Amino acid sequence: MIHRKGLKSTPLRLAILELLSKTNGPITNEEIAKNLKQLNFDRATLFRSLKTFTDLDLIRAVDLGEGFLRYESNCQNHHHHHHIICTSCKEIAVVPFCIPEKFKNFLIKKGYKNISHRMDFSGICKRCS
Amino acid sequence: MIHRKGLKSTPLRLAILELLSKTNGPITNEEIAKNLKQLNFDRATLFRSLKTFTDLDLIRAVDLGEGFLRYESNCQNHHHHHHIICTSCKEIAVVPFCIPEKFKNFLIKKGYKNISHRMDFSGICKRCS
DNA sequence: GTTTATGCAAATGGTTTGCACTCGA
DNA sequence: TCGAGTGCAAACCATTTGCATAAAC
Repeated sequence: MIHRKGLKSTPLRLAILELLSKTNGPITNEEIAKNLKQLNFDRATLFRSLKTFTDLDLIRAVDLGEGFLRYESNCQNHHHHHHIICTSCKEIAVVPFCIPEKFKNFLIKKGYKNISHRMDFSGICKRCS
Repeated sequence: MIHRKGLKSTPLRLAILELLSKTNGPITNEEIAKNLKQLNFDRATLFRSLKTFTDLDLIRAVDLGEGFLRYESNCQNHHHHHHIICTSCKEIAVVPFCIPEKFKNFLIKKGYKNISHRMDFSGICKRCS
């Protein structure tokens, strides 16, 4: 719920969250705008909403090195995970593994706190090769 | 050597490669420009050179999620590695591990070819915490 | 009635491009 | 000489910001 986070509920915000929750895979600002164009909102507002949601961990920003961010739901059943993107058709799939615990432990021993990581893959998918 | 790759040798290009090879850690376009400002070159040329070198694997582009790329040498003794950046002081350190082989193997079995990966860490370093 | 969200337009910042000129081989 | 490299200025593109208005609570 949006109010839980101290945000006001607006048609656009609800629509963004609903779209993301029913979409599988991270989508771009552009794709969101296209999908919700009937709401006639300004692009700046979309950026602001996505930023707000990201900061509050309602959604997650995904950087696959494309030069722009993608966004995906961060709710209940959508837990931490990583992606692989096909360099040819740009299809994105979830990857079923995460970095080994020992990596993080190593960094903790080195004195790092609040460690987070990013990991993503790219390659040519089965269909494209 | 630059000629090996079919490139012409120019003062700027030589200076960029020399700077990168004697710098430890990935540096930004900006830092390179500042360091070589006595050569009085145009920023577009620097971008072009960095792109050219990256495409030819003479140097490597490093994306640490800062909103811009960094570049580092990719020669002989500088082999594939990953980084951790301190979210406070932005200091960057090399991380002495890479993803497990089985990750790549899994993706190969899924039909992916030419797989590459990116992995980086962030956290608060010892000194900052 | 306040506070927060939005629209609009302009600015930002990293990066790219077109084109004429220059220089390395 | 001739093609590759460069400078300059303008374009690009994702994103951000200032400010006045509008909507949520």
